[in-house]
Amino acid sequence: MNPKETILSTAIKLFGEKGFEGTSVRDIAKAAGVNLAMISYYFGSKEMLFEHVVEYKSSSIRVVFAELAKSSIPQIEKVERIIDSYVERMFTNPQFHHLLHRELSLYQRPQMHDAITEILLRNVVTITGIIQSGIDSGEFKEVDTQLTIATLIGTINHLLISESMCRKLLHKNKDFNPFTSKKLKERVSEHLKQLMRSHLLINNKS
Amino acid sequence: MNPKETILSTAIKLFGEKGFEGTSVRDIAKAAGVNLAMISYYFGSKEMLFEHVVEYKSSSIRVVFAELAKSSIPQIEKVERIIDSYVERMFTNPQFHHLLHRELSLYQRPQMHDAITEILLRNVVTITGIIQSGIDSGEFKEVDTQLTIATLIGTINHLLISESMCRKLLHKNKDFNPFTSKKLKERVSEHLKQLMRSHLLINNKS
DNA sequence: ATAAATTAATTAAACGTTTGTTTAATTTCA
DNA sequence: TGAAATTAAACAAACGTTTAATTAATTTAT
Repeated sequence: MNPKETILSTAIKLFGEKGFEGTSVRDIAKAAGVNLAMISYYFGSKEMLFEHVVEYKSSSIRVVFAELAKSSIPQIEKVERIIDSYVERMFTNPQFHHLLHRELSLYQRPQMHDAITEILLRNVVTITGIIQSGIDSGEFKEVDTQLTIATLIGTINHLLISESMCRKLLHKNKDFNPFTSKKLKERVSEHLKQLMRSHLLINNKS
Repeated sequence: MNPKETILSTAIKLFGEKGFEGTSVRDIAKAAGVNLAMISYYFGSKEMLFEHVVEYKSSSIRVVFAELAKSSIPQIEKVERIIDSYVERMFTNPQFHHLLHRELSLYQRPQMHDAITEILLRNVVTITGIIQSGIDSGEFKEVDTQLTIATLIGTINHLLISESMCRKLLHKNKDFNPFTSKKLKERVSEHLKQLMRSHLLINNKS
């Protein structure tokens, strides 16, 4: 791996763990095993490195649901596939999601804030359309579409905020790593699907 | 208000807005209109001031559900009252919740991390008991209790992460302040109650 | 093909600020 | 008069960034 990539992946890790202000460029240089000046040389500044990190990572985890929305399967199945996709993506990149949500809650760097909002709300229009179609066709109840999306993302997010809090919430011991547990991923998917079936479907037998 | 209290309330505001590392003691002193040295004089250090902030605020927003749990009303009504209480509390102190969740996602100060985990999970045992009672008595379906709690808290939390993101999610303009909107509070309460009735109740007619 | 010239990559050191904290002197108030 | 409160100034350490010098790689010219 070339030094530029090493810096980038080290920065993702450290910004995710310690936050932007909590991570110094010297921390990054040391952990990446490169000279301090290489960061300015390649990225210009700490803030521009941060922007590169967000841009790089967000494009790598991009998922598009446009095709799914157009397909002719029942809307509830579309919702279930979106749940699987979100759970998979967020559990695979917990540190990056820490970074995104922390930056959102700060509002220290307005343009970064807007960029992150865009990343997180990328698929909201599509999902809104799916739920609305379900309502219009009589498949779904007349729920609060926007808050339903908040429930989907918020549930997953809350479990990812902190390893130790997740462990305590689930009454697990220290051997249990929530972020790599395949069982937990499946459990969250199953919970959300069941929740959404009860919440959305008119004739639900569960 | 005496200088000690002024420092404390200013610190809550600034730590909430800019984070711990993002706030300097000079920022706090200047905003509070006191001399820089007063912070060390009253609180010892920046970190001890932070601990005071968390301790002070968390005790002031403490709610105990022990009595509610023991009362003889239907379990679903207990759940609904807890929803109202959580929504009210979190929407009234959005900055403090920013602070708590940001600190949780960082794990920079382990003992602070544990203290915050304790604050956030304070009522989890009680709520777990309520849902479990509902399941045992046949009032509730056999849901995933722990993840149901994650859904409750996570939904509210997701809306509080960022003013601007909440506005975009709800398609509101800049005049709309999510954190002070009475309508949004009621809307979130209503959404969560409806969600929980569908999710929990065996014989739900909605 | 090889030597010279040019560009790119990498380094250690230093820059000026800002950081949290402490000092010692002064003011306030009981 | 004496303890508590408040101040301006200074402290060393850490910060992001820049500099100028050196090494490595690539291009050009012969």
